[in-house]
Amino acid sequence: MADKVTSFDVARLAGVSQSAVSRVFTPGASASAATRDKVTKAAEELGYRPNTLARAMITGKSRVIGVVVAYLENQFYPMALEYLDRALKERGYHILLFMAQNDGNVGQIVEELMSYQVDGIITASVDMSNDIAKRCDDAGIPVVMFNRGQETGTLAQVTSNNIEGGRTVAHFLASGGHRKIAHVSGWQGSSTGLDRMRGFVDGLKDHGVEPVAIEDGRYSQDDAAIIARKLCGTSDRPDAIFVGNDHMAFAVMDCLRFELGLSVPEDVSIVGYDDVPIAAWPAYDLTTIRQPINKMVTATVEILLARIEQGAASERIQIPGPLKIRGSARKPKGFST
Amino acid sequence: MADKVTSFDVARLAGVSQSAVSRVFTPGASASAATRDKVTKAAEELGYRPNTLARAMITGKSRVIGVVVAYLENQFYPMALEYLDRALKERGYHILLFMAQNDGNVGQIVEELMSYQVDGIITASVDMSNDIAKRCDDAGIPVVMFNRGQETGTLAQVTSNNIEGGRTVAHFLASGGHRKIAHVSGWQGSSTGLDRMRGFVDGLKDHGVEPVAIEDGRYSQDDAAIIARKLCGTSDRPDAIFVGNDHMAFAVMDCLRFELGLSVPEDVSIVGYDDVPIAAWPAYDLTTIRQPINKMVTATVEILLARIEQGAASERIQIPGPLKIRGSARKPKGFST
DNA sequence: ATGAAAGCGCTAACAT
DNA sequence: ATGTTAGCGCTTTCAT
Repeated sequence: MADKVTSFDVARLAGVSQSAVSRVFTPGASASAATRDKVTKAAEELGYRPNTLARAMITGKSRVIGVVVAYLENQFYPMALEYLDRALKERGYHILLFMAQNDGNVGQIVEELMSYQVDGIITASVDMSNDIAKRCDDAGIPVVMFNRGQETGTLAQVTSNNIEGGRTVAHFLASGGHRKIAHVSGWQGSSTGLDRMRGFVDGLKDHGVEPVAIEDGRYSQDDAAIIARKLCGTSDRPDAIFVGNDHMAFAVMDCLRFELGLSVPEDVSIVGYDDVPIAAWPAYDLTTIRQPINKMVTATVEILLARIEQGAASERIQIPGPLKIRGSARKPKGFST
Repeated sequence: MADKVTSFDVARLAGVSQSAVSRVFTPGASASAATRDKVTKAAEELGYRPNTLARAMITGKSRVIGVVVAYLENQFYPMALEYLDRALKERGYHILLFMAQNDGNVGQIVEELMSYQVDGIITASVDMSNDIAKRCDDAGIPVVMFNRGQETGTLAQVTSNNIEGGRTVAHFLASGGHRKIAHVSGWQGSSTGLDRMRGFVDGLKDHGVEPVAIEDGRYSQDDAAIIARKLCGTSDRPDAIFVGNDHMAFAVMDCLRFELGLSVPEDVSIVGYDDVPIAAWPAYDLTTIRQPINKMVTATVEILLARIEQGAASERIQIPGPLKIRGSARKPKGFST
């Protein structure tokens, strides 16, 4: 018993034309106070709300943004989603959600994205970001990649400064007197994973230190735990590990503490990347690079809507992420970034 | 550029009528192999995809489900979202996401849900579930409340058996020899919070035990920590605490261990509710009632789509949640539910 | 400022 | 099996 109320019904009741009703409900349109009043009353009485779909068909704007995410178990993603929704809602847009399965059917997602007439797309750290982004971009739908980039190319992207972040961690760890330093990297098929690693290795070099091990944790807790076990299961273990994101860092810490009986940071210092809320929980108290998620989201939305609404060009933005020092890693005396 | 390709363009190129094109892209429609072939080729060539919006306008079905969630920081929600998306996608539906801010503008959300012509709505443990649900239901849009219910009423809802869950915890704790048992409840303005509490108190009564304290944690980590501090800051502390959900339980454990210097479970046993993935992390190793999220989601989608597609009646379902015994609470010898 | 009329891209009778 | 013809509910010229 519902939404069968159309602008015609309202028009009839208000004693005006249907287009008058439309005007009253269209932000920029002109209508006399009298008309406006009659229409508003009639609409109220009938419980009328404009059909967004019909409007979208005509204007060619759905005011819907397709957001593609994967693996919500890593707290970084739900946080991004929450901020994204807030920023988008402020501008009058809504999120149509797409979960990229790991066995990712990129083709299908792209099809669906397009058939729903989304005005734009945000891919959030999805493995196949590049793939999806390129195809949608080719199809003329504005895309921006959130927290993932590509080495070369012109697609819009927003990341933190991963290279600089990795370098900062290196500096911090080396200054703390660590010399046997390992790295459980983020997925080496991703720009983020690669950049953090490169910056880290580079930064270490500045201190004349070479990492004792680098292993690809692929952003998986299971993989990270396995690596931690291997790395620290011998007496020849590293005295510090930089882990490619917080999500893996938690698994690494748990493995060291509860499986290997080691202390963090006394036996091994751990540093992560992201600064998700859990990192601040006392059980982990993780020293980590803070990805300024709020700023990143704001920039993402800004860029995307500029493209959609003003046809602006694709931008590629990097936002610096400061080191958040907590208790999971030995602190250098008088450390400064 | 892009998506300006319509079924007419395809029709022209394929040398058939526009409706022939429509039929080829409509699952149940009839078209000869020849036509189907020509159309498919032409469509391919032009990069045509049907406009879902236009289709939705005619059929009156958008194949979009509005999902209202809040507070993604509690891992239970993102998990629900992930399962929901999977189950819905399987049936050809998509999720339009609505974040309910705490300062919740229920009215606006309802407006938006309706104007987007969603076929149905799922509210996931949102504070104002009842409010939103009732209004949408009144408007004729099928709604099911996920993990939240109402005492009386006919709105569709899916929860775990919270009363039974609370009772199970009581039985477990009492059997473990605990006698000074406290409860940090879920929000007492919610059915889930209330039911778990009631079941718990009831179950304790069976053992002739009365809770030493019951405080409303309102599903907030901050509130829970404050309560834990108050409860366990004295020598007269409880020897066990049942916390209304895992999310709060983590905060309680952290407070006891890192602030108060207590041991869990040696000094105080902790039991939670939900069994989110983090509960299994060694740092917490939380004994908790497992909300069978997968089954709950399946049921939710089932009920909703039955209403949408077959006009079925609203169902109210409760799914039993077993106790998952881990290490955060002393184990009774030979315990059986 | 307002009404009439022409579609947006598609599906669903209705014919053939 | 296929084409023709109405619309779905709305925005947007175009007159008035």
